[in-house]
Amino acid sequence: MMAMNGKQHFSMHPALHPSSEGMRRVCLPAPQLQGNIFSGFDESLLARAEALAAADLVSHSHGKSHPFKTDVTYHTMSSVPCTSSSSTVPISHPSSNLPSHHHHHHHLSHQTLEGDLLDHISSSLSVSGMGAPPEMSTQAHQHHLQMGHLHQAMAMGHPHALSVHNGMACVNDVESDPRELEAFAERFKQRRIKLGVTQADVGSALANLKIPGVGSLSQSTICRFESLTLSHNNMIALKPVLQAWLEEAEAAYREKNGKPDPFNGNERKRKRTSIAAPEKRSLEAYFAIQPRPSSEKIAAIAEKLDLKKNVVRVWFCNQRQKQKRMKYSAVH
DNA sequence: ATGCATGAGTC
DNA sequence: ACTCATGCATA
Repeated sequence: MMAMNGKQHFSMHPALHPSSEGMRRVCLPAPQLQGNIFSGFDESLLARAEALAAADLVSHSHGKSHPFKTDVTYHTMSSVPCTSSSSTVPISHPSSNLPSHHHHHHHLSHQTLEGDLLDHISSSLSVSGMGAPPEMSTQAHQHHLQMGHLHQAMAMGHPHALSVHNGMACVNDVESDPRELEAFAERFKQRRIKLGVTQADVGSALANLKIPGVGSLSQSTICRFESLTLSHNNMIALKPVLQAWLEEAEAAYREKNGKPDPFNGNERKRKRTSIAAPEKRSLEAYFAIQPRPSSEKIAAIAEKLDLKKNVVRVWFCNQRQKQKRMKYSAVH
C-alpha cells in the first residue's frame, strides 16, 4: 500500500490542449475601461445578449429543465482535522511577501466595442452558438506586475536567459523570451515522465528543495506550467524552481536513490459549484459585451440566471484571467 | 486537464 | 472590488 499524496497517475494523452485559445499577449498597455462606455445602450445589448443566449438554449435544450439552482456554494470543508494528524507535509503557502518592484502604466487606448462586439457576438451566437468559443474578444489589458509569492529567490542578478531576438521595442519588461519557456516546459514534461514522476509528485517535492520562499505546489500548477496555461509572469517565476527540481531529481535518479516521498494523504471536502451549460452560455454572451460588469450588473445577471452573485463575480474574474493566459502563437 | 474558489496585495 | 497566483474537486 502506498499512501502517496499524488494518487493520480496521469498517462498524458498525446492529444494535448483541446481548446486552443488564440490568446496572445502584446506589450501594449491597456486602459481599464470601467466606465460605461455604452451606458446608454448597454441595457439593450445585455437584453440582446440574453435573448440570443436564451434563444440558443431554448433551441438546444429541449427536454432538459433543471428546477434546481446552481448555488451550491456550500463549502463542506468542515472535517479538516486541525488536530494535526501527523501531517508531515505542511502544504504551507509560500509565505514570503516581497512587493519589491511593481510598476504600472497609465495609458489609454481606445477600441471600438459597440459595432465590433455587437457584430461579433451576434454572429457568434446566431451562426454557431455552440461551437465557437466566445473568449476571443480581444480586450486590451493592463500590465500590472504584482507577482507571486515565490519570487525573490530568482530576483538576483539574472539578466536574461537567452534572448536572441531581433531588436524589438517591446520586450523589456521581463528577461526571458517565451520561446525558451515553451521549450523548457516541453523538456521538463518529457524528462519528468522519464523519471516516472507525476505532476503531483513534483509539486510536493518542491518543498524538499528548501528554496527560500518556495513551498509546494499543486498538481494543477505543474500541469498548467507544462501546458503553458499560466500567465507569462507566472511561467517565468516558476521556471527556475522547476528547473532546480529537475536537476536534483535527475541527479538523484542517477544515484539510484529511489524517489522518497512518504507523504500522507489528506481528507478534504469541498464541493465545486457547477454552472449549467445554459447559464454558462448566457454568461459568455454577457462577457462578450462587457467583460467587466459593475457590481449592480453582476447582481442583475446573477438574478436572471438564478445564480449566486458571488458565483457570477468569480466567474467573470476567472474568465478575465483566462483571457490573459499564455498559449499564444509566438509573436516575437 | 480544467472549472470554480480563496487569499494576498493593490487601487 | 479587482488582479494574480494557486489550489481543491472533478470530468
